[in-house]
Amino acid sequence: MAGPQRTYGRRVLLAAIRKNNPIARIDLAALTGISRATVTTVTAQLLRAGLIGEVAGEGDKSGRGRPRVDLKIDGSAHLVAGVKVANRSLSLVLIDFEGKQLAECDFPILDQVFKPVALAQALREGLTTLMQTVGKTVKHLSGVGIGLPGIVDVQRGFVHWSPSLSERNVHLRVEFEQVLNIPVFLDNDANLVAMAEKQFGVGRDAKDFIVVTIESGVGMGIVINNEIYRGTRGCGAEFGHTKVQLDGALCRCGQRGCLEAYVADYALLREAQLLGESASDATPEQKIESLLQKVKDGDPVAANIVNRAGRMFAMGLANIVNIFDPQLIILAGERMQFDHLYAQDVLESIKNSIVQVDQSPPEVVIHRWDDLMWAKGAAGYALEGVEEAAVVQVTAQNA
Amino acid sequence: MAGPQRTYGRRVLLAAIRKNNPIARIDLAALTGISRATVTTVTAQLLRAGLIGEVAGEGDKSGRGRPRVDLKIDGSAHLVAGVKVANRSLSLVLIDFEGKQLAECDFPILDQVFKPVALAQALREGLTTLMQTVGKTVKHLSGVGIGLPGIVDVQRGFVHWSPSLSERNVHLRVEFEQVLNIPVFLDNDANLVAMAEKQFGVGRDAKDFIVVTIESGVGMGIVINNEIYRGTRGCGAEFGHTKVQLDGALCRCGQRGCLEAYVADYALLREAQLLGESASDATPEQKIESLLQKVKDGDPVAANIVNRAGRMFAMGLANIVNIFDPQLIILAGERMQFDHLYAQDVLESIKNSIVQVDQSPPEVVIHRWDDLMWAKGAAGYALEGVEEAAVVQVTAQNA
DNA sequence: CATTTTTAATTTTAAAATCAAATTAAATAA
DNA sequence: TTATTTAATTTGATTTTAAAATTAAAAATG
Repeated sequence: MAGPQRTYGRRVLLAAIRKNNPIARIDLAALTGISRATVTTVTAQLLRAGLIGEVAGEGDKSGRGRPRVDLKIDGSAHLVAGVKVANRSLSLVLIDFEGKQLAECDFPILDQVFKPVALAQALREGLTTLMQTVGKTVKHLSGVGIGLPGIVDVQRGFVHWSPSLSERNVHLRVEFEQVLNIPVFLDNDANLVAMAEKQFGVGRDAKDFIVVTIESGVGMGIVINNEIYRGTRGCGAEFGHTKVQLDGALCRCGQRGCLEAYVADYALLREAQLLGESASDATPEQKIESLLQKVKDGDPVAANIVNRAGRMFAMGLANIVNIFDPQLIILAGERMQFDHLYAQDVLESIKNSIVQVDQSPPEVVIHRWDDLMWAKGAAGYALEGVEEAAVVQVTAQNA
Repeated sequence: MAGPQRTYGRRVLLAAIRKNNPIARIDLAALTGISRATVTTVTAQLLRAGLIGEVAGEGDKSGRGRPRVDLKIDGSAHLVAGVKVANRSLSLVLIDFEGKQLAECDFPILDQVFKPVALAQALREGLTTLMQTVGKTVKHLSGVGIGLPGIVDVQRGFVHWSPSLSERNVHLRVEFEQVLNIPVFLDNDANLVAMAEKQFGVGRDAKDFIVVTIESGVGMGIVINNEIYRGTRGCGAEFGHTKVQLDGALCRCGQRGCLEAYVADYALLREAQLLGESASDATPEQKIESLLQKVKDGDPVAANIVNRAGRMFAMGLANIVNIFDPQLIILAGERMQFDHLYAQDVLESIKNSIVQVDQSPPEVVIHRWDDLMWAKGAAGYALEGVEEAAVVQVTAQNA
């Protein structure tokens, strides 16, 4: 077996190029501590393999001397797709080896619960359509990342349970790979946003950070040491079900006092009913809107409802800070519906609940994104796997 | 510069021997994926350097064939000391390279707040006494680990602030090394218990786990991927100041609703006052004892006080589980005073507050230890540093 | 008891990875 | 044009690693 040291240089250098894309050889040497000689040798192999390319007359232009030649990831080296399996739709995205988005599409799905083979079939159709938009086929993909809700054993590609599947304990990766004939990378969807932020978003420069997402539930992703932290049972960090009140409000999980039971849409609406907010023909979104409007209009009861949600959210977030002490917290979400939780005074009040030290509190960044972020995260996850396979291949070729 | 790959084999093999102490070469090869040839070469170097030794006729005795020769860490290779700087005392422990405890001692200290140089001086005296018990001197130490309360930048050996120091922002490692003339490894004391559990305790076989300690405050240590997770600001995981109640009980940190404000001794006593528990000549320990006795005697108010503490503790712990999903939680402590928090029904109630999945909840282990555990953790921390230095030295010698 | 078999460890031999130093390449400055 | 500067490559080891062959040490066998 080739130990990790066999691929060490190639792995490190390719990663460094990706991270600092583009970068000259001499800077790579300085950055990684690998000698310039080795950088030349290894980058030559990566060039030959088509994973990277040279950027012509760019570079520092600092003055005299031989000008540095920047190296960059060659996007055309691989195509990678990402899929988010959601309740009512499949969203797909296609990226190149550089991470650039090439295509996207979205399918409504009829069945909410699939047999594994049927889901694989639906995926195959979706991917085919996706690839058609760039005039290619599924065969041209080097990998697909697939995120789905539930409890996923990422290592084994095994799904203990998923609301999207009619069966439990499925070796889903194997099933998918048999139908798709390309490498499949499965993950729990809770980790996709963290992956997207790590690779394409605000988390690119942070080694440790936390992403909190508010959709209908409250989710969390943890990145420690540049890696997604998955916990032991692989069901993702359940920030939404941390308890903020002993024997508190009833949550849809059946327990009491969950953060979600105070900040989710259904939680707000439950209380808003007391305001006579029960026009049953309105959608939940409209009802929330109406509630927030009342706050703006100065309704004290509405304000009370919304304020408590904000304070509970701040408290939950402060707990995360007290436990993790991360350098960065990303509040990510696509809807504007939870703006009240991201309000300045809510964020301010976090500071009053974290342990005070001389140093500044963690940076809190609000990052709004389109609904493709999930799929991009899945693609990014697959990209990591494809890159690893490429490095191993280059090693084998030069041996 | 020697890249990390230079020391890779030696580092991995020495670590594998330590972890599986003792182990035969062929098992090392299987375990690490390094070839048997390399294992022979590297272990020969480690043997020559005196870091490991061969165990004679031990081993598998499985039957025929050349019998395997077990390798084990040679304890006599290095001596390492650990010190815990506490409020009223310095506790010291001496371990060998195998981690075996050779000596211990404990000094009361007069000043609670030291000038850096004075603390170094006190340390020197303590270490001298410690070494005398085994007929050696401080010179024979290969390193000292020192844990002290406060905010420590472990990388730089820099103390932002410590209750034990009269000055802020001290390069304490440098100060200590000047006085002691041996390598010094500084850490925040909150991490010492985690380190002790990882190296000598219940956490030896777990890659990710969490240690909760209850002393007068509530502390936490986090181990992820076999490493202590320190957060960005290095003040340790502040589990005791996670909030369990919005605008709740006043904590000595000045904030409201901290877990500590419900479970610490002062929190219980604050409420116990209502029971006429104000015999001012009793020590806090005695008062707590009296309170717990009342619970046993069936006093409903006392039971109410203690029960709430237990439920709050369970809630805080469940939050940790919901966020981290660790495989193991170690409840560590030396005093019996907090037995009510470790009671079976408290631990049971954790299960009712964590997200239910098919898989079993994390194992919760109660680990009681003597008061030297802190110092042993410090020593273990230094041992890691000493081992690393030894590996680098062996690499240099064989170059 | 000598021989064979089995398993562990080492030696041999070769290949792969890496680096320091020397060299070459490509630009500007004088 | 020549010197200078900086980047990249080539050269010539050194080091790390592993596959295959060999040696070592035991039990099993006849």
